[in-house]
Formats: sequence, C-alpha cells, structure tokens
Amino acid sequence: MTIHLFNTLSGRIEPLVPMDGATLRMYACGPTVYDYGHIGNFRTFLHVDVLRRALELSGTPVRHVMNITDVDDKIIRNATAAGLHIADYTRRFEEAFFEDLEALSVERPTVVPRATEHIPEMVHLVERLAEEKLAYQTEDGSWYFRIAGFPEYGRLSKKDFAGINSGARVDVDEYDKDSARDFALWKAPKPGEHRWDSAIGAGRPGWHLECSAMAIKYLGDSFDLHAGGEDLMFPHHENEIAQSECATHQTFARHWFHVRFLLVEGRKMSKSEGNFYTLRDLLLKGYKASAIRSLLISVPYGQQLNFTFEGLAAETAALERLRTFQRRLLEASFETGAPGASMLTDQELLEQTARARQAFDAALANDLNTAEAKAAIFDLVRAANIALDQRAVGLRVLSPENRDALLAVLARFDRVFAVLSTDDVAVTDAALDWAECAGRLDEVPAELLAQRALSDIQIEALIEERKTARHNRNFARGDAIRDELLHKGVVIEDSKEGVRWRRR
RNA sequence: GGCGCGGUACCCAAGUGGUAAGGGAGAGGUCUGCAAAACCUUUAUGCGCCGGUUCGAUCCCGGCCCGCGCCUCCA
Repeated sequence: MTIHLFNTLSGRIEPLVPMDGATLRMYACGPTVYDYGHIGNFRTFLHVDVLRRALELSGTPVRHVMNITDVDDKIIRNATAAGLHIADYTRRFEEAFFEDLEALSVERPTVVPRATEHIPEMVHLVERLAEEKLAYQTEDGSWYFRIAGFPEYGRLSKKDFAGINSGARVDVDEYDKDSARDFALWKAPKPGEHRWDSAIGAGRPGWHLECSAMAIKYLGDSFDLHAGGEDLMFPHHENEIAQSECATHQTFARHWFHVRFLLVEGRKMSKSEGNFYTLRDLLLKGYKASAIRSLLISVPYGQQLNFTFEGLAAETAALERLRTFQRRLLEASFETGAPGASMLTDQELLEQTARARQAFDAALANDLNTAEAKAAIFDLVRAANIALDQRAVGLRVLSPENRDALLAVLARFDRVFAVLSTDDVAVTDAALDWAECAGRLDEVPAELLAQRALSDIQIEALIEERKTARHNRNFARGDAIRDELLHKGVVIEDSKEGVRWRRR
C-alpha cells in the first residue's frame, strides 16, 4: 500500500515514497511555546500523527522531526512581563505541550530540537546566504533575505511577486530594507531583550530561520515531506524554501502537507469570539481525550472541520460503540465446535472482514481519507454484530479465526486512529490534578467530580448490593442503585455473563 | 482587490458521469422484570440557485447567491 497525498507544491495528489528508498524523512513545524495548546493546534499535530502512523502501517519507517520554537516576540513579551528568563518561561509550556500530545496519543517525534539550542546552525546559514549575496545587513544590524534574488519565491503559495519586488516601501519602521517583502533572518537586539552574540552580530534569530537550519541538520539538505498548518504556507514555508534552497542549491522538501484550520461553532476560533478552547479546557468540562482526538481527525485534513460540542458528544457515542464491540469480541468464548473448530469458520463474515480491511487501507492511501476509513470499520461492526447476534441464538457458528480476524482489523484501525485503548480516566485525572494546582476546579462539572470521588471498590460494593436486591426481586432498590450510579457517571449493563460496568 | 476552499437529510460528514457511504440524534420494533448493549424499520426522487454539455450530472462547463480561509511571525 502506497500512500498518495496532495502536495501543495505541485497541486496534485502524488505517491509518497522515501527518496532514499528506506526511511521517509519528515519535518513538521512545531509549537511556539508561549501558552497552552488549543484544539486548532492539535488538529494539525493530530493529522501529522495520522500521516506518520499511516506510513508506518504501510511499512514505511518515518524519521519525524518537530521543532520547538522557544524564542519569538510573544515569548519575549510574556517572559518579560512575568519577570522570567525566556527559558524558564517556555519550559513549562513545552512540558505541558508534550503532556497534551501524550493525552491525545500522539507518537512522539523522532527528534524534537529547540530553536535556542541551534543558534550556531542558524548563524551559519545566514553566513552562507551572505556569501550568495542573498542576505544583507541593515543599519541597525538586522539581516534580511533578498527575495528578488530567488525567482521561485511564491511558487508554494501560488503568489506572484514579480511586480512587488522593486521600489515598494510600505513599512516605515523597516525603511532600510531593499524591498518590503524581504524577511528578517536575524533581528538586531532591542534594549533589555535576550540576545545572542555571534559572528553576524548580536541579536536573535528570525522565525523562519530555525526551521531551515534544524531541518537541514536533522534531515539533510533535501528531504521527503514538510508539514504544517495552512497558515504557515505563506510566508513561513515560502521563506523556508527561499533561504534553504539558496543556501544548499537543492530542493528543500519535495512534498508539502498543509492541514486546514478548524472552525468552532461555525466560526474561526479566536479569543475575542469567545470560542477558543485549549485541550485542557475540554478535559475539565469532562470530555474524553479519545473522543477529542477522534473528532479532530474525523474530517480529512484538507477540509475545514467544524468543531461543535454536539459533534464531540456524537463522537463520544460512536467511540463507545466501537469499544463495546471490541469488548464483545474479547469476552465471547468461541470454543463452540470443539474438535475441528476451524471448520466452523463463517466464511461470509471472514470475507466481509477482509473487505473491510482493504477498504480501510484504500481510504487512508487515498489522500488520508479518514472519514471513509472509519466508515469501512463501522460497516464491519454492523455486519459482525449481526453475526454475533445470530450466533447467540444458535443461527450461526463463529470460530476463533473469525474473532481473531475481526480483532486484527480493529487493531489495524487503532494503529492509525489510536482511540480505542486510551486511558481516558487517567488523562482526565491528570487534568483535574492540574486544575487543582491552577485553581480551576470551580469550572469542573459536578458529575465529573462525583465520579472521581467514587472508587472502583465503592462501585463494586453498590453493584453487589444491587445484585442481592434483584435476587430478592426487590427491583425498586436495584433500580435506585443503578440510577444513583448513572448519576455519578457509571453505566451498568446486565447480561447473561453477569453485570458489567464502566465509567461514562 | 489577489489566490484558494466549501455549500449533501435534524446535526456532523464521505462520495461517484448512471441514479446518494458512515456516525450521531429522533420515531417505531425485537430482546429485557425494567433498563443498557445489540439488531431491524424509518428520516434526501434529493446533493445552494439558474443555464449548458451528455442517452444520462449531485459529480463536467458557465453564471449567480451564500459561507469560510490565506494575503498581517495565528496550527
């Protein structure tokens, strides 16, 4: 299975295969660690994770590099306001970011370089560009890239800069740039600002420079794929291409992958709109990490996703159905026919299982169509549930082979979607612990706190009491216990195999 | 203004030149002491509007309306 993926650069869907024939080298723009990550950030990182997992599932090893931007204007501003060194300020948000990624079951990138630990590499890149006469220094000591020297500029974002390069003087603060579009490689220090001394003068790196320097260092002058949010296409990625290719004289990244922004309740997410949510905001409202992940990847990366709480509730229910099905498979005993049980394999279901697997793979290979891939799984779930129902009343015989094939497809699904085995309770507990420290427990719904206060032992004691009551045909008491538990977020199911419970 | 994307049932959403996946929700039913879970039936002669191409268009072309994104170091 070869993944085919839309390439922003060519505007076409193209097969994605490692240029070295072995490992796919991929660079993804990481976070600027000045605050907690919001769901928009995570939609992008989640789709990059899906891409990586799909590649790995298809047998292609991935070397995944993701930078941490730990110096920029906002960081300097906020750290100064907090009276902290920028490293102390950024480190806690960096840690929080990785906690969040883990909560969302995102595989950790192979290499996670920090911008501030690669200043020499960046300075060297500026020097190379200066040799090429494409970097120049202005009176204040800043360095800029001369885009007029790179005719390809604008190719990625499909912009035509031919008429803009000469004579445009727009920004009065940057009057000494050759062209208004020229971008900063290195910024001269302002008084009191964190600065690095270097061969090209004191100052700090421009934003775009870190990605070029670190991508080249960890992936080489030329590599397979570069990913990021759609907003980064211009100017960030355009600038990366310009400065990298002018320095190395090689194609920087062959394939460009951009994830579209999400909408929240139909509008762009923003603090001023009041529809801005961090992952932690949602966890504190009681939503499950797995459901958040599932919703954020449910709409293919190239489409806008409209994030709504109604949608999140729907996703939670859908996920519960998958888990219930998986549990049903695991709990059912298939030792039906004893000798020669394999002869009792239901061929029709086995074929349906194989077809679902193929449909799942094909959907992912087709530009990561996660919606279609998931539909293939649900089709199979229904077919298998029917078979299991029929088996329960003796109309059908299923073998361990059937069960194993079904479980294998679910496992395959979960290797990419990673939503079935998440320990949601542990993630929520960790979020609540954090909320306690951050003084945000007041926004947590009562049901969630009640559920947390209820231990497994207490739940099982109540279930035992209910069992006795029911045995004595005291259904009123039994139902009261069930209602009480439900109110505290615990769902009870009676079945022939006994009572089952789970936290909602 | 430039570049780009989208408008599919109550909600979310996939999709194909040949007559509409999937999920959630609602209603009815089977099962159950009652529930839950699961399953069945049901909810778009219809895919923003108007033309055109075609034997045939939701899917191709043109126009229009509406929504959205980027063009400002926001993923």
